[in-house]
Amino acid sequence: MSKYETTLLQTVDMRGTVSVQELSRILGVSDQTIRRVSRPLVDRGALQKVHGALVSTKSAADLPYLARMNLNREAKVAIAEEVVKIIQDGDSIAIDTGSTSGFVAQALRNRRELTVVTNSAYVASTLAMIPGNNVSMAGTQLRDHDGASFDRSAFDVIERMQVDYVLLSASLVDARKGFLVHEQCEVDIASAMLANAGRAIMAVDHSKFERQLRKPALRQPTLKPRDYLVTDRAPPEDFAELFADLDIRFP
Amino acid sequence: MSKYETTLLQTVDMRGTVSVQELSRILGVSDQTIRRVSRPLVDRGALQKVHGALVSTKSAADLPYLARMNLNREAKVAIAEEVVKIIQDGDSIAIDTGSTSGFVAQALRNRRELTVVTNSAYVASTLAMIPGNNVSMAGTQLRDHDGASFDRSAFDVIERMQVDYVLLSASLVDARKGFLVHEQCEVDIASAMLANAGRAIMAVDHSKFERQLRKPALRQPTLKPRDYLVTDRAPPEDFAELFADLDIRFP
DNA sequence: CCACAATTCAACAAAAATCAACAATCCTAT
DNA sequence: ATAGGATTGTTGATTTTTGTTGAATTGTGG
Repeated sequence: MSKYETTLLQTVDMRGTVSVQELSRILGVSDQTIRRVSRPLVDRGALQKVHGALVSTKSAADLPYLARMNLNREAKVAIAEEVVKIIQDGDSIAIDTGSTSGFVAQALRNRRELTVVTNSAYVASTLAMIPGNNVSMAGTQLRDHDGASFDRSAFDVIERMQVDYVLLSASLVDARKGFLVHEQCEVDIASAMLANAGRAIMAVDHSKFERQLRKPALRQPTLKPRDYLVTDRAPPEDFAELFADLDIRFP
Repeated sequence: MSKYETTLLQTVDMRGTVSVQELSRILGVSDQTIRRVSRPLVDRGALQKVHGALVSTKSAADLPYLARMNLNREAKVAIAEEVVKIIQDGDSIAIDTGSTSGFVAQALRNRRELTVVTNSAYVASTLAMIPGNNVSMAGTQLRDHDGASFDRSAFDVIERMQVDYVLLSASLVDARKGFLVHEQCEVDIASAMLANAGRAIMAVDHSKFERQLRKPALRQPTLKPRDYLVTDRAPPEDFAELFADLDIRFP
């Protein structure tokens, strides 16, 4: 393991995409060295390489939000459009944070008169722009890479609302343990939203089925029968039991 | 995957429709390259192409707030860049709502470790994406065309913060009456921000000097001596007295 | 409908980035 | 101190990307 590896990974992951030249300037070495050092990283999938630059592929959990929105873009767009089919004009919905939620917000611009409560500033600002919507931003202090809030006031707002649907997401799905995320605060927000919502819509793209657990992960609260699961590909066989009661939809 | 892909998608999605020429200027490459890079994106449906420009698949351009951001665009971008020169890494700033504020938020992405409080969900989400920033969203219920909040909790948050600068805007400027806006709630937020800030930065483009009062307009609180006024052209003669004490900047 | 301007496309030339091989340098264990 | 191994910078051939040119196409205003 090279002595530059950590700095390299940090820099690329932080910015999403950095040119080889700039990296060589930052690390004070030749560009050839950058290529050499990055090759093993690319091989083991920690980085992605394009002509002239390195692009982060790191576990989506800690990518800048905008970079994450470009990972699996097509899948997420497809899922978002499927989710929107469930929602009707005039419905109310709670939306959690996560890149898939961002795409759902985009797609929901085709619906009118929505009542929305969310702890994601991105979702809030996207949907508040639509004339006729009623959007509440839950929370004050924003997390510094995705603009989501998990503070006390977020719960106060969520607990005051009663909504038809809640849109949830997960960092990965395990056949035995269910839907998992990395942070306790995300579970807490999901619980609060679920407690005040009619049916839940869990949106996960297929990459979440294959991903391995590397960090310790926490369970999302269990879904009720007839809640929706929206995904872009049929999940593997061994998830059948976990999803038995859910209304599964895909494009 | 090209290294320009992410920026291209972001820019087009953000603005709804961008001309090939402008994209080439933004990315610093020839227009032929824009066409080349965008072709695969168009093929896979991430973008749409028309003669002379690229259009986002999820059209956003017709939304009121974003439409307003495209009015006098160059002037507002220039002003935003001038404002950013005043702000240093690590500073704290309160930002009100308004289209110019949106551009300042964009431009502030070059600053690090900012502490920000704002009642605009758009500004909040833009700046919260930057790793290292500390952003507070003031308010819960969002106004339905620009995503700004003016409710009680907004004031609570603003009044708790003490910041170096406050960025304010105005709908029009009158030589005798000063800086004017249309809604009382906007004045109230501005007052609250001013009360807890060091120096104020008033950002207005030149069109605000010429505009006539059509609706009854309300006065923004008066600025202190040595507060900044940032604008894109020297204001007409008759404003001299009004601006006498201000530190006037333009590009 | 025609002429004029703007945009696009294809093809080629120029520039930039990559790779492999080799020489210089650094580190470390004896 | 020094040999062996690893790391780094340099060079030149190769590949990829980019800019430019001119012809074809599309849009526009009489």
